[in-house]
Amino acid sequence: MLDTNINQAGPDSAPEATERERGGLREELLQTAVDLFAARGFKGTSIRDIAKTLGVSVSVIYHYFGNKEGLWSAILDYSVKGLPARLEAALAGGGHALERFRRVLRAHLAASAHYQKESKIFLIDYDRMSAAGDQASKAIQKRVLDVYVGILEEMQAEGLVKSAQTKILAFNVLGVVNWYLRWYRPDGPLAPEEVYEEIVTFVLYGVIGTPPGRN
Amino acid sequence: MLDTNINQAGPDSAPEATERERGGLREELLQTAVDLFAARGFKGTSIRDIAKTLGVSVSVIYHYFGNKEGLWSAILDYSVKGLPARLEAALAGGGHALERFRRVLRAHLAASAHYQKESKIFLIDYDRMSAAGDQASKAIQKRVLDVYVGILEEMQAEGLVKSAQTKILAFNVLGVVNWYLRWYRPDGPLAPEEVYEEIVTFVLYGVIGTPPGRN
DNA sequence: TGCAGTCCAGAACGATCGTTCGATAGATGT
DNA sequence: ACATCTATCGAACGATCGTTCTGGACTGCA
Repeated sequence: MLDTNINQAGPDSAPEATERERGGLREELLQTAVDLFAARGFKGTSIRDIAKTLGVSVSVIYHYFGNKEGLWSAILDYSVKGLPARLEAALAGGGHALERFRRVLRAHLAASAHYQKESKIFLIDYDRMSAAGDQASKAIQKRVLDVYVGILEEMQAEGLVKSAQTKILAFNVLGVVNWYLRWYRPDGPLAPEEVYEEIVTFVLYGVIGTPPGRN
Repeated sequence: MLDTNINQAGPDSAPEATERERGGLREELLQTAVDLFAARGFKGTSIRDIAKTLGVSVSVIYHYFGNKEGLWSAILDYSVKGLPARLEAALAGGGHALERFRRVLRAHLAASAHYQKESKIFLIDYDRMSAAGDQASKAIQKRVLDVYVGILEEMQAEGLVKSAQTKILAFNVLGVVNWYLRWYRPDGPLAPEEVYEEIVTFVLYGVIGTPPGRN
């Protein structure tokens, strides 16, 4: 057997095309892992499942990511790890409190839609990782919560929010957003913007408790 | 070795106390499994973990539940499988639409608090079970959703709800309730009733979009 | 030409998984 | 007294898990 490493397809395929050149095996691994983790969970997905889906050896995963947790970490790196900064940026811009709250919420919804599977993975498995609980994952959750608690306290100081339990309000907002990425299907009947508007309205009325002004 | 099956504690323990008599091993297994499943997930918990926690052999799990999925099923049997009927009962009572909606929501919150870990297990793993997706679990989710969609459509017909997207509203409600059982800690500073009131208010304002009448 | 570095396959390792099986101690019924 | 049933143990099975290792093909640089 001389050609163990030659692409097995034969004459009709491009003569040289090791996975890497034809699009980056690393990215293919990430995408496949996201799909499988989202469908079966971290523990429910073996690295052999991922490798077999792409028709490659399991070694490539260790080559690119070190181990299985490294793969998980790499997924979070490009997706949810940027969420807190994104929300904090939306918060920092100008405008009155209500306007900024709305902007944060929209940014959150947009990020959840864009990294839907990644966020789902994160939310489902984040408190089951690395035995003692992944520290970084907990920090992400906390920073997101703090953004909401902060803006809600501002709104409360301005009399826009009547409830004193801003933390519970923040949890409720998180519940709506995090549930959204579990039920939303991009091929549904409504345009993404319509869904956003519906959710933003629900949350705004929920926290404010009275119809917001025309803007 | 003559005494392999005698309780190993010796003279200071009650002379006969096979686990079953001293409280029902079956119930102890269920409780232990709930704790571990909630903490590490279904796939992340081995039957040896469960057996070892109680200091018994793995065979007892097969004796009482047939296999690992039977254990999962038994947990759902006494907890979340009764949820749809409970909500439908709350819905069926008298009163106007808003009153019934509030009653359903309260029943849902109470059930989620009472079977907190069981509900958490159900929500996290329900779409990863038995390869093709557990049919019964999906049916539970659907019946709960239908209760909310139904009452919301009633409220919409009465002009209480302005949005036409009752399904999205229902999802939002489910998001709040299902997130509640992830963050709520019974030993927190607030009494359960205060938390309920806070959440009910948030949801009501969210779906109605205007301050509800005094009752 | 040689040599180091990168990329990948395939076999193998020990651990752990869900599950099965025979044995046994005690309770129950005849 | 004997047979049956229930509850439990401990050992074992094959499968699968995450991970490691060896080696080969290729690239880039001296």
